[in-house]
Amino acid sequence: MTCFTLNQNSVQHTTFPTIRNRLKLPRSFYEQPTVEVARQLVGKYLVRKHPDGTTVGKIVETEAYVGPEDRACHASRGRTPRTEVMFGVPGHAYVYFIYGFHHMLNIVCERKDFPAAVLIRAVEPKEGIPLMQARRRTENLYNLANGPGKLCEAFAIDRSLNGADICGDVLYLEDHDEPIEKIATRPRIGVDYAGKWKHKPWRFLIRGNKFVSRE
DNA sequence: CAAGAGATCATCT
DNA sequence: GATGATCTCTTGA
Repeated sequence: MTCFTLNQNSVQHTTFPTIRNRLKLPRSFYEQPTVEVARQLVGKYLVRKHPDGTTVGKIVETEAYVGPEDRACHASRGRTPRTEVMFGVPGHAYVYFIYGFHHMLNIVCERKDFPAAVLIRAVEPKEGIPLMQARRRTENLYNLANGPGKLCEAFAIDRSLNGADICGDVLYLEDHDEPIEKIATRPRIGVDYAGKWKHKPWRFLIRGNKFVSRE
């Protein structure tokens, strides 16, 4: 009589890779409180379609900028042509140019007429890495998108995308149905001028991840 | 490796 | 006219 046994090795060899759903985040996702969106965006995927190719990265670091009271939020200095997008419908991109060099990518959140957005600070490159390397003029995977200016360069994001629908087909976010990661909170970076608001723990990152801008 | 300077321009005063 | 949700390179320990 033949006896079939199942040991650990045979189990490994017959296990299929997990198939995970890829769900484009709907507008309702961005209609939550901004701090909540910032926390939940960590671990989601940023997808950028471009004539030169598609780039994809897993978000590993975000920051929340919340409303007219938040002195670190651009909109705390009023409704101007620049901040207009933040007052608009959630789920749109707020892209601005700063320091004469860099673009920053934000997602408008919460509700119309309440100016708030989440800054995408760093992603872990997943697809289109050669394209990112060419745009960034470096091979180093850890230096492609570990900062808000760097990721905009790697993903070819500039002011032409300001106001773009983040629920469209050019620039959007996906949930890949992966296990939840350990998220840490930190004060936001570069907002020392913001008084008591600079202490808010509104930066979110994957603890120990090597693609964050800093721990 | 920490600290500092320089790059450079849209935006608001 | 000043400044900024940054990055890179240089300097010096």
